[in-house]
Amino acid sequence: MRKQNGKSERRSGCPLNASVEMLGDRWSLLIIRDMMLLGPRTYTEFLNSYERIATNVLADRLKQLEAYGILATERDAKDRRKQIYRLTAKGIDLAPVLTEMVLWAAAYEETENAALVQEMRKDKKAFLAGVRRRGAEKTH
Amino acid sequence: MRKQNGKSERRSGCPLNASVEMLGDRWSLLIIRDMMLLGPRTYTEFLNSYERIATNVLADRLKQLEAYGILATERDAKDRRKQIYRLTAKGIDLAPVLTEMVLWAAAYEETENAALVQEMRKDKKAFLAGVRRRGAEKTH
DNA sequence: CAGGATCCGTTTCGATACTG
DNA sequence: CAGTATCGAAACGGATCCTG
Repeated sequence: MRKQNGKSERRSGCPLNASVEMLGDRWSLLIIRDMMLLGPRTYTEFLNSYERIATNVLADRLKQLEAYGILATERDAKDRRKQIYRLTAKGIDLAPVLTEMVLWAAAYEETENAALVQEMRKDKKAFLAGVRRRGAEKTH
Repeated sequence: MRKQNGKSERRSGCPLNASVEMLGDRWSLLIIRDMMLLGPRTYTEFLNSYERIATNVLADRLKQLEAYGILATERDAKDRRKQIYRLTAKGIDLAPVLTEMVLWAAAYEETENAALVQEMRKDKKAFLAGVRRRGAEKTH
């Protein structure tokens, strides 16, 4: 488990000091993005999504995201061996953050999957609805 | 300097793969937040803002953010020893991302500086204008 | 004194081997 | 399949030193 690093910041009047622990992490963001765009995932699907994530790091981040209440786990009803990771309501509410990140990145950094970006830009609410719908999927 | 880690992700159809390098970093986010809320800053001001940032890490992040075009440096006209770090237009355009982060954090994690959060929630455009105004300040 | 660079002990990461 | 254990490499936090 990662260092929990309780009191890191001196500045007290500023928001975000606590949550930056979770949002300021490369892998956590990618995990959240994948669940938003693709719906509930399994451990192995995450593992195959990123070239350079180690199994222990993935396990650590999933555990941490669950502890934060951003995702929840359940067993696949059909295949009891499989475990499904799914965004909670709290996790789904991160969609606007990810949306703004993607729009910024699209404007300045990259143009990958321009169609999706276009959809997000044109109608943020429709995109958010899509995230909610995928979050509610039984399986994928 | 931090590892630049060229090709980290396998998934090609998803946006955000590149920019997560910059946005998925704890200190970068805090540096950007400080400049948005407080205007242009000096190295020493950043250093005093966070209890646990090391001088080499701060220097590294400032260098990296400058390389990304998110901030720019200039010398203080009055005190030539001082160097001022200021958000560029590209950096200012990150305001929506930070705004959504703060609103999410306020809803679920913390309630620090509720007045500011209230302002952001009520009128995002006014808050963005404030960021722009602070960004244009001559000194602070 | 402001803005770092350098060294050093500790923590985290990435890779891989292994296990319930 | 879903992780845990281990280990070398990289990054980090802290202190100190350097330079204008």
